[in-house]
Amino acid sequence: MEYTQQSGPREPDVPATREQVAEALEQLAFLAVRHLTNRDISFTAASTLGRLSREGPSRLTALAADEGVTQPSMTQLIQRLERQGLVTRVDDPQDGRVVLVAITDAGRELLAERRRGRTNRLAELLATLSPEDQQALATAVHAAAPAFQRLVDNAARARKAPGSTAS
Amino acid sequence: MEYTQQSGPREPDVPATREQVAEALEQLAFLAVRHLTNRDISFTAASTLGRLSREGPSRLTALAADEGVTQPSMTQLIQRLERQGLVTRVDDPQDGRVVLVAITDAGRELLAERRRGRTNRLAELLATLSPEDQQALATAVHAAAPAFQRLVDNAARARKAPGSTAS
DNA sequence: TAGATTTATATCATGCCTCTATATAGGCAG
DNA sequence: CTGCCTATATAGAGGCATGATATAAATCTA
Repeated sequence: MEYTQQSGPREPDVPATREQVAEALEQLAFLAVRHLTNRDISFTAASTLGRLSREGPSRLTALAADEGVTQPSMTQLIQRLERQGLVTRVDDPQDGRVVLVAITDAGRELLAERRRGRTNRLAELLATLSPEDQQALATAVHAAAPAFQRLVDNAARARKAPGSTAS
Repeated sequence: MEYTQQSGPREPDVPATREQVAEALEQLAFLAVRHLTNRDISFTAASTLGRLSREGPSRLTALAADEGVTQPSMTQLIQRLERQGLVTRVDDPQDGRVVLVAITDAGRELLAERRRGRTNRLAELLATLSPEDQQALATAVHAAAPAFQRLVDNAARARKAPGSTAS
């Protein structure tokens, strides 16, 4: 497929323009949202549970800030999660105002279950591809993994210190 | 190329396990929702607008089926979109029951704007990577593009004819 | 120490988005 | 005309987010 690179390096193996990368990542994102999403709990709920699982008991406001939602939203979310038995709330003896939120065993089990579900759906999807295509995808993922991991880390970091063109 | 599914291939160049591919897609979904999402309209709303843009005026029930939501949900969504001036509703002269939904110019502009926003944010994100990492991502995207496209197509098709392990 | 301020969380009202159950209305077959 | 099927709308409920505001504990300050 032809494509012009504007004053680009004349190397014949130039792989993809930034727009193509953006396009591919968008499609990938669409696929992920459309076919890999569980309907049981919301994205923020799952992300919060994952954070509590990784980082231990946390304050409501800290969770809200980390998840990028308002404090009232997090209060409501935690109330729902508590009702579902996925988290518990413990008063902080040091500070009477704060409430520490912790994930329960049921919460961890839900996370594991969701993970299994996604992996299974993905496996089904991959199974529809030819072995050559599967191989190509696996190779690409393997090659891109370190760079992609850094991209994700940078994205998380950019969230804490907002930059120039935040929408 | 021979390729055994389980009972692990002993080849030294095995590129990525299915778990690694799943992991990468999960992280990507997270990245996409967290950093590439506009807050203006919902995912279903944007997807519906995109469909109307690509495929022209459609019936409510067809939209609902394609987007995987119930008909009442789509009715409400279209009502909201109409209130925002992003779609119009036209009665079908052939069949007094049906309503044809069409995207407006404002709707198309919103889609374009959202796309610009995502591409810009993604470009900012990519710019945080080293040239080597950018190259690695671009190469991987280029290599995986055809296989990935087929994966996306199969996923869309699988939605219409639900298979065995639907969650 | 008393009063003001800040901090952590909760509550309220509102709107989006989805669901299930049901209603309305047009098309069609007998 | 009667009855059924189809396309859309409405009602009621709950999840999920918001901004505005209330409450209570901690902390600063005069």
